[in-house]
Amino acid sequence: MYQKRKRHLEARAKVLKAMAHPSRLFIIDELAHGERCVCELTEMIGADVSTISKHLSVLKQAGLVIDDKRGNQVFYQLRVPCILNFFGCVESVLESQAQEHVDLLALVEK
Amino acid sequence: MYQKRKRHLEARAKVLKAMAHPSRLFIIDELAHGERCVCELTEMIGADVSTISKHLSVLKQAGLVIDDKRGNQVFYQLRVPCILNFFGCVESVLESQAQEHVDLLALVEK
DNA sequence: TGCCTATTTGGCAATATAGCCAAATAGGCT
DNA sequence: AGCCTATTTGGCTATATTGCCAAATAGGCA
Repeated sequence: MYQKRKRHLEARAKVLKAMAHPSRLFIIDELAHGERCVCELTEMIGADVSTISKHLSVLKQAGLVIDDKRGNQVFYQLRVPCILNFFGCVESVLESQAQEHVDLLALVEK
Repeated sequence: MYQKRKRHLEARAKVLKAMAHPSRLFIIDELAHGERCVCELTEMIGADVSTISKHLSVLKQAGLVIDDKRGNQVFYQLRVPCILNFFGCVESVLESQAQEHVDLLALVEK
């Protein structure tokens, strides 16, 4: 039942895991507007370059971005724009949670 | 730039992280077909009940499922069906990766 | 009450992830 | 060649995640 699909589910999980980090989500969002080089992303996020480079490597391994070396810098771009559609759904999760939180608070205050 | 959105991106990341595990993806897929109790999911996945219970707790914390206790068992159901739409996109990532892999192999064989 | 089943929680060991620094690699320029 | 910038890689520590077992909790039923 599960064992049969395990391999496939692991592959799916890898893609999701690659997205499941605030810096990497930022990068995805940023790349949605166009390609960016490592130095630009590093500047925007404000972490060590090596950290950003590793995040980009995770995204690349997962098949979410592709890189293009030009001169001495490397530009990354989104390979699968459809992942952006997903964020709307994630937002609705967050919103309904927020709403529930408000409801709970209201309940407590009565 | 990033700091301003960090909180929000962390919230998004939490939802994605909750999905990013093969067993939890299986559960989501299964719940797409209707509610299931912990014992059913445990049976299907073949891990310890406590492990499944913790997976369900992760999904619940993330706002992805809701639980409903009836008698001495607890039924879980999907709270946000839109996440299912996302899998099509994840599949396309996997497929294009597979295709690239084939291309690379072909290249090596020449 | 006592027992059985279903589920959750605590705790532990193994493994994975994140982020930094330092060092290696690569391209451009003088 | 020598130097500078951009990027990646190795290595380390801190932290988080996973999965099991054992124990706690809760409901149903004799």
